Order: sequence, then structure tokens, then C-alpha cells
Amino acid sequence: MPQAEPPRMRGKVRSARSIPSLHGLTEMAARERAYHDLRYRILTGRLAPGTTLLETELAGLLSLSRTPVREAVIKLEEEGLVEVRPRHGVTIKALSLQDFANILDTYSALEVRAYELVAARGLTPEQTRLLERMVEDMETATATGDIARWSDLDDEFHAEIVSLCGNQRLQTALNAFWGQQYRARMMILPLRPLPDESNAEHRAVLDALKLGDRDLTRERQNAHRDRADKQQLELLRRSLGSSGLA
Amino acid sequence: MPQAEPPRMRGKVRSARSIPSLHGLTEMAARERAYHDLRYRILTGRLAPGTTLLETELAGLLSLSRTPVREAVIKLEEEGLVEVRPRHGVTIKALSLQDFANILDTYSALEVRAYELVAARGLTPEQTRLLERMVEDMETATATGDIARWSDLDDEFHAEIVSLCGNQRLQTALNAFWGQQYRARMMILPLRPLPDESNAEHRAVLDALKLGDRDLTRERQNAHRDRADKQQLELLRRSLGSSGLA
DNA sequence: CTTCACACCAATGTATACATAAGCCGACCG
DNA sequence: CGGTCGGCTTATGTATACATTGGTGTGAAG
Repeated sequence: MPQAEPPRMRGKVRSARSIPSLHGLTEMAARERAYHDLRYRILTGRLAPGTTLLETELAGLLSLSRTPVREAVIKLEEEGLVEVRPRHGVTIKALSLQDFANILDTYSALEVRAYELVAARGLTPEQTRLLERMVEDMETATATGDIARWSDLDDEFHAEIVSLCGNQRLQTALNAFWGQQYRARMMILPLRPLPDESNAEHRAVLDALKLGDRDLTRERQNAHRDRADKQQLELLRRSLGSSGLA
Repeated sequence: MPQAEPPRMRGKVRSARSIPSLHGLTEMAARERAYHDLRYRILTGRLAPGTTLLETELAGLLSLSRTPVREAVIKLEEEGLVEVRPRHGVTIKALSLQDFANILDTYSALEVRAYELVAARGLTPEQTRLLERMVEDMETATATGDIARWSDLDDEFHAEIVSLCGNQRLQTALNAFWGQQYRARMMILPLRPLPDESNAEHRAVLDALKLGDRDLTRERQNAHRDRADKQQLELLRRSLGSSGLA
């Protein structure tokens, strides 16, 4: 899980983070194309959870041979997005409430550590300015009630900080888990209350980062994630009553 | 990185954790065989860091065709154990001091979270007994100066606790990072001082776990990892002066 | 009617064949 | 003598062919 994905994607479909636009997709190598294309379709719901496809069908879908598709599927399986059952094809994984909780737990543990590292390294003036501006933008979005935009900015904010941590392996692991929680996040997006608490917590965390205070950063970010995770779990619980599919 | 490796391996070569004995290796499917075989050779140093082999050579080495070998190599690359450079073959990665630090950082963040989860879930009497006995065994090994045995027990102790956390994704991620730090750990093994501090900390952590006190567990385990990680980094620094290869 | 067994089929896992493109070497030109 | 251009070699990436194995369906027996 660690260590992969050097190719930085541009483009923005939903989040700046890691859903590529599929824009320059034709010029990619076949395996990468298969991987990104399938990941995109899964994360955006174009391939719904529960869907099962044979390797041959996937290959047909992407107009490729089975070989690169298979390799892409292996990666997706390691990321936890699909399940392959040897004689039954690959199934797009549904997320149970428990799955979502597990993912958030792991993701948060990693993210808090990333923040700690950033605090220890310190912020440059430019980085500080950028992050402050993002916080302001989120507050603006909140004020105008644009939750979708807020969510995107939130992703960018977290991703921006994580990108400063200087630990590539940690970042790669974070990206994988981020991909897993993405669908559930999108699902509960419309249910979210105005994120005033998050905005305040972001400011608090940013202050701790600016101070370069590692312990304070850990404490605050940990609290932020804890609260946010619990809230999201609650929303998801309501939104699917523990049935399954995310 | 999350989510993989259901097949529980038996056998013990060095650690109970995740270096399979390669014992029933012949009856495995080719891809799995390639993966486990290569991983084994890398972790035990039979394939030294820096070694570069072509896909064809690997295939020959394992008496397989390139296809399953290639798939295994993809997994190993995602785990960060090898690097593939498109026209230059796959290279067994060396670990720099910085790499090792990054791995430990990530690993520790995950492990602490796993411990927290165990604390929250609570220990059964049997689990408590087992863990207490392991602590005692470690103390015995320390008393007799058997550092290698202590190290194995330490691995087992940590692995045992992690296995109780109830979060499969977290465990899988931990296993991947564990594999990465294994070589460096083995390398500095003979340099380690008597682990009296670790023994005391293990007791303290176990006490916190028995109390089911999540915050206390986090605090203590975090302190334990912090200290142990720093110590290991220092040993590694001494042992290779920042040259590279681990 | 239910259950067990056998045979057939098809999907995967593996091997191989082929195309592409990158590195390397040599030759030629400046 | 050095640098650059071009062709050749070869490793990889992809496609395809083949074998294996497990699942399913049918039929017969209890």
C-alpha cells in the first residue's frame, strides 16, 4: 500500500485530490488507463457497488485485453475498492457502516500523524498564506450555504496540509484510504449541517501548525477528526439504516 | 494498500508475523508463490538491496512465466519493497535512514490506533492471560540475554494485540509497513541494548489495555513507540552512517 | 420429492507470442 | 578528437492462446 502513484493528475472533477479528470486518458498506457478509468467509475458511482463484472467484460468495456485490466484490478483490490472472487468476477465493493468506521479510523490515525509532521517541519510564509486563504474560502462557502463547494475545499485543505508532511509513504497510504471513504462522503454530503464547527477547528489546527507545536497540533487535529468522523458515521447510519451499499 | 492477504500463513522462520516458511510453497498458485517467495527472499536478505533483475530473470529464477511474476512484482512495488524502472528491471529497494524514519512514523501511527481500538473493545480473560505470559517471556529472554528471542516475542506481542483490534484494513496496512521495516530491524538487532525500558513499557501498556482506558493506552503506547523508534533510528544511523542500504 | 454424482462449460490463471519503444553503440560529421 | 545522429537490440507492455479448475445443471436413484 505504501509507495505508488507518482503520476500527478491534473484536472478536477469533484475534488482536487485524486479523482482524475480522465481527460488525457487516451494518451496513457493501457494499465494506467484501466486503473484510472475504473477507479473513476467506481468513485463516482458510474459503477455501482454490488455490480459484478467478468474480466472479459471489463476488458471489453475498456477496449483492452485482459492483461492490463487484470493488473489494474489487482491494484483496485489492494485498495479495497473491489473484490475478486475467482470464478465469479470482480465485484464493486459496498461499504457497510462498519467498513466506513474502519476506514475513517485508519485514515484519521494517518492524517493526524501527517499533521504532526507538518507542525514539526514548520510552515513557510507562503504556505501559511495559502492555508489561511483556504480557511477563509471555506467560511465564505459556509456563509453562502454552498456545502458541495465547502466539501471540495475541505478536501483540498486537508490534502494541502498532508502534502507538506514530507513522508511519501504516509501520503500514499492516505490517498488509498481517502479513495475508500470518498463514496460514502459524497453520499452523505447533502445531509451535512453547516460546518461551523469544522471551520472553527480548522482555524484552531492551523494556529497550532503556525506555532509549530506538534503536541498541540496532534491534540487539535485528533479532536477535529474524532468529532467529524462521529458525525459522518451518524449521518451515514441515518442515510442507510445499516443496510449496506455506499 | 488496505485490504489484501486473507491467506493466513503458518510456519515460523523468524517471526510469527508474516514471513511465511515457504514450506507449502509448491502447492500454492503461481502468483502467490512468486509473491511470497520474492518477499521472503527480500526480507531475509537473500535478495540484497540494490540487486536488479529483469522480469525474465525473475521468471527464470522461480521457474514461472513472466505473467504471474509480473503481478507479484506489482504487489511488491506497492508495498515499497522493490522499484521497477521500465527498461531497467526491478530493483530491490534499499532503505535510507529517511525511508526508515518515514516507515516507522507511519507504522507507529497505525499501531497506536490499533491499540486504542483494542482498549475500547476490552480484553477477554484469555487474551489477558496470553499477553501477560508474553510479557513474562520477554522478561525472561531479557534476563538470559537472548535478544533475538526477545525480538521475536516482541513482534508476536505487538502482532497479537494488533490482531485484536477488529479493523481488518488497519491490520493489512500495518502488515505492509511491518514488512518494510523488518530488514532494518534485523540489521540492528545485534546492536540493541537490553530492552529493559521496552519491557516496562509493555507492562504499562498492557495495564492500560486491561483497564480498557483508551486515552491512557494511546498515551502510553505512543510514548513507547516514540522512544523505541528514536532508539532504532539512532542504532541504524550508527550502523550505516547514513550510507544507505538496509 | 430430494439428494447426490457426473459431466460439461466457462472464467480464470498461466504461458507465450508479438509490437513498441528506449537505451546503447557505432559511425560519421564537424 | 568529440559530439551527435541513427539504427539495432532487447526489455517491457499488451494481446492472445491454452490449460485448469470449479461451478452449474441435469439426471438418476433412493
